[in-house]
Amino acid sequence: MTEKKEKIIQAALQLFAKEGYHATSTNKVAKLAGVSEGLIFRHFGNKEGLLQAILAEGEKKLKTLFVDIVMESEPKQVIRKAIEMTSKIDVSDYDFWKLQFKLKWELEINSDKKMEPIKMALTNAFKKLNYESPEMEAQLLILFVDGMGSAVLKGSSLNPTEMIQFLLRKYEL
Amino acid sequence: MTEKKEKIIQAALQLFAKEGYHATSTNKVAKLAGVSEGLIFRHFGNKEGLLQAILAEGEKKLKTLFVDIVMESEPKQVIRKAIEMTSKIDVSDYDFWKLQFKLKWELEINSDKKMEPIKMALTNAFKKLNYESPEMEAQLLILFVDGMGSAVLKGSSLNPTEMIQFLLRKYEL
DNA sequence: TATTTTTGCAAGTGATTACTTACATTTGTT
DNA sequence: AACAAATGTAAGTAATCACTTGCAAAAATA
Repeated sequence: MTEKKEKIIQAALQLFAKEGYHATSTNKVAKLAGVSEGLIFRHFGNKEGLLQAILAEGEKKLKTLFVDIVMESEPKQVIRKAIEMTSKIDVSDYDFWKLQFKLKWELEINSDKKMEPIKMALTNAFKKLNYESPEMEAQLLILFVDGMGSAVLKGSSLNPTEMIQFLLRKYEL
Repeated sequence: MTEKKEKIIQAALQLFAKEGYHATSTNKVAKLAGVSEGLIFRHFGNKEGLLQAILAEGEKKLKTLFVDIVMESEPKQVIRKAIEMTSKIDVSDYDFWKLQFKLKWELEINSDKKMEPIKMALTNAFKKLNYESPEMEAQLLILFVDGMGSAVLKGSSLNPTEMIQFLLRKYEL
């Protein structure tokens, strides 16, 4: 990965996350990255290739965030870690996560599949704790995690730490 | 409101909801509506004016959906109605609601203000029922309702009726 | 060192963008 | 009927879009 290629990815991530994919022109990306526009197409083929490169880079971030939850065997810890997930995302990765949420709506990219391992881990955890409807409990908690992430990244008025504390009490953790 | 003006709004709503605001050209809107492109600008000034017209039309839908909850005096009924809100949205209004969720991310339109009356009603309801943290409870429930709506409109695998039943049991309704 | 491959840029390309202009037709008003 | 205002269209506009081409410099390979 050359220095300029990296610059392009950084600039594109920043702009895609801020303005959206369609609202960001390759011209703008090139200018912010300080390279010629042609270089984008040399490295990534087309605009969508650039997006895919960013998404591929980010898959690692997703996995490091998930592996900690999925590998946990203690059911109460699984639930706790899922609830606290939002507060674990690094501020320097905000652009990446914002892009993820944006693309869910702008390009209708389904995130159900990505969340599947978390849903499984949570379902098992609730099962072990003898909850009546473990699957529903898992789905509801995912709804919460997704909503929290959404709120934080959008700069909503919601206080995430307060909300996390509140939910931990609710689940008696 | 002339017939052709109405046609433009319908076509734009359909396309904005499906492809997004930036990905939809005024040319496409005119073609789907069966009018000349110039008529869009005669009626709405510019592309953003067209969007605002759609949003203004939709404000009524928001209010009719909210008034039923806010006017309710029985606290348990307030909570029940909030939970059931998602199932109350008409299938013919899907495009409108999808556009609302899309714009939250594509144009960073804040929906916090719009939800404020519901939050107030729910906070009061939880207060009357002697919940420990009525405000947090209200915020959490809004997170769920928002997440449910989001899931339904995105065509997620989540089963909304099942989830509603589950939530009603959770809140002992 | 000679040759190939990769990286880079400047200056293009046609297509599409939001929007305008000039002019015709319909509708409402007196 | 006479006039004005509103509604409509066809054919433009400059700017911007994603992307290509031709060529030079740098880096890797031999």
